[in-house]
Formats: sequence, C-alpha cells, structure tokens
Amino acid sequence: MPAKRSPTLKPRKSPRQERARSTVDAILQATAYILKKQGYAGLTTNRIAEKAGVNIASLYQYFPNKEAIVAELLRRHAEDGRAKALAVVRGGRSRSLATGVRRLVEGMLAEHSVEPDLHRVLTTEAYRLGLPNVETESDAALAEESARWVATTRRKNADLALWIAKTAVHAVVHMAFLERPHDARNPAVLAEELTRLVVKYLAPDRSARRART
Amino acid sequence: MPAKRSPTLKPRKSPRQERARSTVDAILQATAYILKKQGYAGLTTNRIAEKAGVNIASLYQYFPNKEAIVAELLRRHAEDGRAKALAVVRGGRSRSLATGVRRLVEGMLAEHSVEPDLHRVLTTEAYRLGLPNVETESDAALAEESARWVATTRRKNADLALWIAKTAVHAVVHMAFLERPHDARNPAVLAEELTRLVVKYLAPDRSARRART
Amino acid sequence: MPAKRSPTLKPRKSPRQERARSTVDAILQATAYILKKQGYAGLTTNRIAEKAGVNIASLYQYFPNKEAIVAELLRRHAEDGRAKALAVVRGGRSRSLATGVRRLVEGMLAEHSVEPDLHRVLTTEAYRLGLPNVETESDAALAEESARWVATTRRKNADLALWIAKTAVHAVVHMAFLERPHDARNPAVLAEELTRLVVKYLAPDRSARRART
Amino acid sequence: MPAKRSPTLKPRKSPRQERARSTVDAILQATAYILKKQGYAGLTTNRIAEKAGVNIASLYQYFPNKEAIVAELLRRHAEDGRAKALAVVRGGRSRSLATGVRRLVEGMLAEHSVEPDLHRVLTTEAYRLGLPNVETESDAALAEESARWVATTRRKNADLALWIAKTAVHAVVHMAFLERPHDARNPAVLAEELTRLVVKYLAPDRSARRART
DNA sequence: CATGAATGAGGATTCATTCAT
DNA sequence: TATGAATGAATCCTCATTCAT
Repeated sequence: MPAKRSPTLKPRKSPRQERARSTVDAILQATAYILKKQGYAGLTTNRIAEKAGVNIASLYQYFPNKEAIVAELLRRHAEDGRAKALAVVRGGRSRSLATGVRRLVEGMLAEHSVEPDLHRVLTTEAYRLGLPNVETESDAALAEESARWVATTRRKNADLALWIAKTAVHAVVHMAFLERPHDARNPAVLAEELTRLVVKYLAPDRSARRART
Repeated sequence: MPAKRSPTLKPRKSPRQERARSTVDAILQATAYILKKQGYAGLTTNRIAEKAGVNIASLYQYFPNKEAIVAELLRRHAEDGRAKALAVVRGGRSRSLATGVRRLVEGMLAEHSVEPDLHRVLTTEAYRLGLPNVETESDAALAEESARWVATTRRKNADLALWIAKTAVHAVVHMAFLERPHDARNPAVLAEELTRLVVKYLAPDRSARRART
Repeated sequence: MPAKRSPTLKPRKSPRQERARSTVDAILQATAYILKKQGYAGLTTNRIAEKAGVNIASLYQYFPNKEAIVAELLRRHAEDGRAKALAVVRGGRSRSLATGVRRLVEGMLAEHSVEPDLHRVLTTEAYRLGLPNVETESDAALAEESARWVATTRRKNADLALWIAKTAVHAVVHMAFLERPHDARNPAVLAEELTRLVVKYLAPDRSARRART
Repeated sequence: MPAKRSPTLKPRKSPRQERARSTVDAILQATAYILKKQGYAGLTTNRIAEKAGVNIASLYQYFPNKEAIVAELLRRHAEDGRAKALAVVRGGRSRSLATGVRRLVEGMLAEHSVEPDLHRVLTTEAYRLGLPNVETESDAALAEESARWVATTRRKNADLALWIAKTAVHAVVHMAFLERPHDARNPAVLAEELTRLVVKYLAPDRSARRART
C-alpha cells in the first residue's frame, strides 16, 4: 500500500535566474547520483543538498519535499527516454504488424538504455509514490499499434491479449537490463525475439483448430 | 544498488520452547500486517513489537535486525507459495509443451494468489534488500520444463528464448495481480492466454519463411 | 521573562516616497491579517512579505526585524484605539464620579472594539516582547479621573484602590470581548455595570462601620 | 486564533518504574525552569531534554509533543494551586457574603502565590493551546458562592454581574502578582479591598438594610 | 531601489538498537 | 527470560536574515 502521499509533488517555485536553474540542476543530478549509488533508502534531503553543494534551505525553496525531487527527476528522465524512443520509432507508419512491433520494441529498448540503473530505481519508486509509471508512452504506443492490427483479426479476449503483449514486452525489456545486460546492450536479437513473441501471439491461428486445450 | 548489506539476515536463535515459537510467529504476523497496511516505509521494529504484543527487547532476542525479520517472513511466504504451486504442478510429467506450460502457469498463478498484497511488497523489498527473489522456484520449474521441450527443436538463441518466456510469464502473472485483479482472480483465461503466448513463441516455425518482415 | 530583547524595535528608515509608504502599509496589513488568522506562532517574515506582495528583502529595508513590524503595528493599533476612545471620552469634564467613570468605561469599550481579534493577539504578544502595553492611555485617563474624585474622600489605601479599579475595569472589558462577545458588542449594559462596580467601590462608606467581617 | 491544535495533548505512556518517574519529573522541572527563564518562545524540546539531563528520545517516549509537556506541567501546577486554595477556603461554609468572598479571595491569592512567574507563562500559553484555564476552580467557587448570595436579592443582569465579579477579582489578583508584587505578597489588605469590591457591587441598592452581615 | 537567490542555525520528531533489572 | 527504560544518530523541514544583481 503506497501509504499516505498527498503533500504536493509539484516543484515549489521555478527558478528565474540562471544561477537558480543550475541550483535545481545540481539538486537533481545529486539525487540521481545518490539513487544510483545507494538506492532510495540512502536518499536524504541533507545528503542531496550536500552532494549538490547547495544549502538545504535552497533545496526546500524549489521543492516542497523529497518526493517532489524524485518526481521531477522522474519526469525529466521519462522525457529523455521518450525522446530517444520516439526518435527510434519515428520513420513512418508500419506496413505490417511485424515491422510495427519491431520498431516499438526497439524504441522501448532505446528508452530503457538511458541510465538503466537510475531507471530501475525510479521505476520502482514511482509505484511507491503513486506516480504515473515512466514508460507509459512506449507502452501506450505499443498497445495502440497492436490494437490496430488485432482489430483486423477476430480474437476473443482481445483486450486482455493486448495487455499481455504490452506487459510481457515491457517486462522483458526491463528485466533484460537487470539480468541480461549483455543482451540488453546489443538489442538486435532481443528485438527480434520480442517481435516474434508478440506477432506469433497475436496472429490468428492459421489452422482451423484453436490453440485450446 | 541495494545499499550496504552485511548485517546478518539469519534469525538469531531458534525458539526452543513453545512460548518462544509463538513469539516469533506473532512478530512475523505483525510484520506482514504492517507491510500490507503501511508498506515497508511504515515498518519499524517498535511498531512490529507493539502490534505483536511483544517487548521490543524480546524481538531482538530472536532477530538481529529489522531486515532479518523481513527475510524470514519472505522465506516463509515463499515456502507457502511454493507449496501451493507444487501442489498444482504435481500431477505427472506433461506429455506436450502445451499441457506442461499450462500447468506451470497455473502453478505460478496459485503461488501469487497467496496474500497478493504482501507478495508485492515482499517482492519489491526483496530486491532492495538483496534477498533472493521469491519466485525462483516456479520460474525454475517453468524454465526447466520448457528446456526439455525446446531441446527437441532446433532453435537459435534457445537460452535467451527460455529466459524471455519465463520472464514474460512471470511478469504478466505478477502484474495481473496488480493491474488486473479481476483477471487474476479467475485465472482460467489468463492461463490459457499465457500458455498460448509461450507455446506459439517456442514452437518451431512450420513455414519456411521466418517471422521477419 | 520576556526573553532577550535588545535588537532595535524602531522602523529602519521612514518611507520618503509614496510608493514606499504603501509598501510599509502593505506589510503591516499583511502582518495584521496573519496575526488574526494564525496567531503569532504563524507569523513569519517570509509569509508577511508574500502576503503583502512585497519582496522579503524590501521588508528588511523598512524594518530591522520581525519584532519591529509587530511593534509598529501595535503602535498604530494603539493610536487608533486611543483616538476612538478619546472621541468618546471627550465631552467636557464630568461633574460626578458616576458620569466620569461611565464615560471612561465607554471609551475603553470603544478602544477594544477596534479589531478585537487583532487586539487580543497584540496585547498578549506585547507583553512577551516587552513592549509597553497598549491600553496605557485609557487606563491612565481612568486612573487620573478617579484620582481626582477619590481625593475628595478620605480613603485608606487610596492608591491601591485606584489601581484595583483600573485593573478590574480593564480586565472585564478585555475579557468581555473574549468570553462575552454578545455583551461586548452591546456595551450599554456593560458600561452601566462597570460604572456601578467602580462607583460603589470608591464611594465613601456612609455608615461609620466599615464593610469588614 | 489558537491555531490548529489537534495532535494529542495527553502524555504518551506513563512511567512504571521509579527511574522513569524521575525522568518525567526532570522533564517537567526543566520545562518549568525554561519557561520561567526564557518564556515560551525559548522553550524547545531539545533544550528541555538537555536541561533535564535526559535523552531527547526519552522525552518523546513520555510525551507526544512539546505542547503535551506544557499541558502536563499546567495540570500539575493547577493541582498544586487548587490544593493550596482549598486549604485556605476550607473552614466551613460562610455565614455572610463578606466572609465567603473574603475567604475565596484569600484562596485565590494563595493559588496564585505558587510559582507566580511560572503561573503567568502557563496562564498565557494555556489560552493559546486551547487548554482549560488554570484557575477555573477558584473562579467557579467564587461564582458559586456569589450566586448563592445574589439569588437572595432581586437583581437585573444577575448572570452578567456574577461574571463581572469573578473576572474582576481574578484579574486583580493575577495582575497584582505582576504589577504589585508587594501587595500580592502581603495579601490581607488586598483581600479586604477585593471583598469590598465584590460585596458593594453585588449588594442590593439603597435598601435600608446594609450589605447583610 | 527592488528582486531573486542563498544560507546558517536550529527545531520537532523518529528509529533501530542496547541496557539494566 | 522478559520487560521497561534509555539513547545516539539521523531525518525532514523552517526561519530570520543577508547577498548579489
């Protein structure tokens, strides 16, 4: 149970001057650094301020509380990932399910390749803080793309099937960075496998008999 | 990076007397309760002791530190899950990939159905504490079963494929309990879909053409 | 013991320009507002500046510290009260003790009726800050008036009696605004009762025997 | 406006052992000391703990917050005052208004003579914390005693008159300790004056009979 | 002069853990 | 062995006030 949460998560006041902007940046960088090195458990506002070379009171001038800092970091991180993913996905609407899916998987891989360590921590904490999950974007794109395709096949439980596809791909990509760094870093094969996973799963049976018991 | 880790995680002394055993049980129950209600952030040794009706000093007589309590709870929880899963899987070695996978998926669902809320917290924290993951068992069984089958097909990247299958199924089951409680509670359909996901994915291509563009 | 006291309490520099004057006014109004709404505990210089729409640094250009702001507010408040009270009292020297006292009581009531909420806070804090009490004026007037009258009677402990009369009337008026808002808002009766209290008390015994046990 | 207040004001857990009791006592004594020396503004939990020679965490084991400490101190102080006042008042129901009032006034004076400095601070803060006022007891007794008497006279605004009498006496006693320490320390005269104040005020007008023996 | 930014010092409160009986 | 008591070390966060542009 993600506990209470209710205190604002929005930044307190936005920096106007250049100096202030770099203060905020330093805070976020320090936060990222600590999260990567020590995890969320090791993240304290004092530590952040110290690492950032910023007075603790300055920190609280821009963020109402610790969570808000993480939230902002998450937002920026997600934006970076999204940008990278979009750059990959962009290239025209796909002709076939296969190409579409392949491109999305590649986008998702690209997204995860941005600071994977940080990504993991943020992802975990995002849930705890009740923040919208990071990869919503790619996920949604994948689901949507798949939906277009699935719509052409008559399929029972289409909704569930799409959710499964999305969840499976996402989880595999996510875990790959944790458990299979080698494969994650060379994503061609992974992309191919995942594409196959999705395409085969969503494709209509060619045989008359369904894959039922 | 799961922080420091070093303090023992093993229980301190095994309870010899009956009274002691119930003390330990009370502590673990209280821990489970608090984890479910307030999450790990709300878990303090004092709270545990109070909720368990046990003196804080007694608590430290049986556990060297807070993590050890969580570790023990995790161990017992995993054991329960394993037992339930095995009971489901047991029933003779499967003839076909389909039946084998189906049974494993059902086992995994059964495993997750034990105190899902607690399961989620423990799963998340297990990672953070550097504890071995909970579902190793079923995962392993699934991987093993699949391996036997895949071995019969000539398949490139067989190892990766198996890891993907395992990861995908596990993640889908796990997430189902979080995001699709309805589907999770009535697992027949889910099992069928997941079986299809794995079987189709692992099956050798019947057509000459690869699943490429 | 009202703590340290030593930092200046005088405003720092008097506003020369029109703009500056309105800045000071805004600060004092904001201070009054916050004191009324949140009490002294909720009064912070940052809050004052924010509420006043003034930069915190500007605030410190006109006041050397927080207490000075309160002191100035108190001064103005007292002045207002005094003015109102005098307007009531004015009307010629009274012929009898009764009329004189009645008029003074009415003046005091008038004085308290200016922003009673603010008055209470200021009164309380004035003491704490070691500031001269607000109502010195009316009190003094009452005491003086009474003194004139009492002088005509031979009275033991005349000084003490006057102090008692003054204190009693003041306290009753003050508390009336706190505990008996209804009576305070319709002061005719209150004035009559207080007049009676004082007159009876100060009047010489008609009989020879004193009111002793 | 006494602000928020809502967090408990009750002590957290009561000491069972002798050692703990003296810890709590030390905390309260330290609190009293600081209140007398520096006023409420200088009262911090850290300071209390330090002065008491107690660990700050111990302090929080017995009190949930700073206010609760003050509240408890107030309670004990009030009890002491009450005891002392009752000892004085006790002595049989009074025959006349004069004797009754005189005794009550003396009781009130006695009550205020217990740690007058502390009394003042506590009185002031009591209001701010929304605590029931300290002297309720004597006040009530005075009011009651007077009420019995007033009931025998036909009097307009009897209720208001009683409140005025009570308030006036209380305030005079209270202020005497602040502004007239000499008179306060030798209360015979003060008692006589206050008795006169009340008796004359409450006595029926102009009737042939004097203020009843 | 006005403003955004900065900060030293401290304040309330909690926690994991140990001690003494 | 069990319990009440104790505590060192942090943690989050605020405040009054000053600086630099």
